[in-house]
Amino acid sequence: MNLHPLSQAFVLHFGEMGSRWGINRTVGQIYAALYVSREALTADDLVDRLGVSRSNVSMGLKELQSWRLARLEHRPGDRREFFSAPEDVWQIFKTLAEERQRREVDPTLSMLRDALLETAASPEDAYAQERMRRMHELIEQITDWFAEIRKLSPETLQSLMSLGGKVVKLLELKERVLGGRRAPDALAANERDQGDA
Amino acid sequence: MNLHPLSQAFVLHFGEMGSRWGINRTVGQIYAALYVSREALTADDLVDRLGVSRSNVSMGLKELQSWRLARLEHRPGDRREFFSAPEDVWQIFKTLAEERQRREVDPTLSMLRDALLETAASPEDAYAQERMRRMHELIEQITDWFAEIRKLSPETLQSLMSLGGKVVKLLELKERVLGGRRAPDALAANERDQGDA
DNA sequence: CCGATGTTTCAGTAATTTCTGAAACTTCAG
DNA sequence: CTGAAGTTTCAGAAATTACTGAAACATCGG
Repeated sequence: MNLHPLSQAFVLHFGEMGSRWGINRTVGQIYAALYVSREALTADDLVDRLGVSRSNVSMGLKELQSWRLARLEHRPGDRREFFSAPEDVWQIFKTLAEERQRREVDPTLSMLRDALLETAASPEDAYAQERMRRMHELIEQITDWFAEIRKLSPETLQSLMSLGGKVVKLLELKERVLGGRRAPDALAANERDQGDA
Repeated sequence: MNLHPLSQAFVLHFGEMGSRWGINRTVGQIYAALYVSREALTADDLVDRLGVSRSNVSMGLKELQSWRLARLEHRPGDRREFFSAPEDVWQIFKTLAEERQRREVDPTLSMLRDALLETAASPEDAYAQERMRRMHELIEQITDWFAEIRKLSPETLQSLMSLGGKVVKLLELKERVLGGRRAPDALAANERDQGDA
């Protein structure tokens, strides 16, 4: 491994994290190396910096491209392929969320829907189905919401986030101004365990 | 594997998902089996249902307990240990988020902070540091917000979620009512790429 | 078309992770 | 104390996943 010492810890850490996330070590390291590099890098640069084989880098780059976390660029007059990581950290976050949604959440929802269509043949089955229904409901709600959130501009998102838990106040405000036309109990319920944060 | 057919697909699916998430197959299956079971189960029940070795189940249950996703119960007059998954799906979601935060996000933030304290010895290092600063900022913002969100009661959370992207309207409302004391540009910026969803 | 430069594929090997069965340990009733 | 019922540990086997080097493939300038 042949990296500036400051980046080395970062790259190694991402390698470890990769392992934990079902992404392999090398892929994590390649991503990290691209992320901290000012210039786009060639596969050979990565071989040099990470000390892994050329073919391993090639596979890793392919994987990262499928996640849209590495971009291929060409330079005029140079036949080599250069790779870089997207700049905008918010964009990276959104991309990751979208890909995980597509690869993991959607298939899970689909499996759950199939199970819910079956006819329960016993009380045990009925219970299992009820549990699956709850899980389906939760996942669907969270992911729908996330999809909405992802559409917001980074600026809007930021003002929403810096609002933090105070968003509750905003919900109360809404109730007051618009006359509580929807789900008024929700806010009352909140008072119980929220207090005046 | 000796499961009601309706649960079988669910359990197998969770096994697969487990693999992708760095949790092992058996652990995923054990969790799924507990989740859909009306009764708490003994380790031997799980051996029977999943068709894996007793010791494997024992390890898996230990792992799940460390994630607070399986609870140990005792029944009076029975020396065996019974295991069950928490009922409340929201609670499960929060628990998972908390544990991942503790095990993965916190160490990452700490690594980033350390790197940011180093003195950059070259322009490359300075650039790497700047990138790390951005990542640190993003992660911190998201996790702080998440921590706030987790504090809300399920009811409040639900009314917030069913609001979806319309939360933007609420932010606008706030600006109007309170006189736009904070970050008024954020909302204007949003109009550009949001339209009137 | 040729050779130079660069990329991808893939079969075999290495490393890691998961799983098992046997043994050790624990707890309790009699 | 003894043995029955239950649980945990752990060394090695099995399975999976990651990595490599060599060969095949692709693209381009001349």
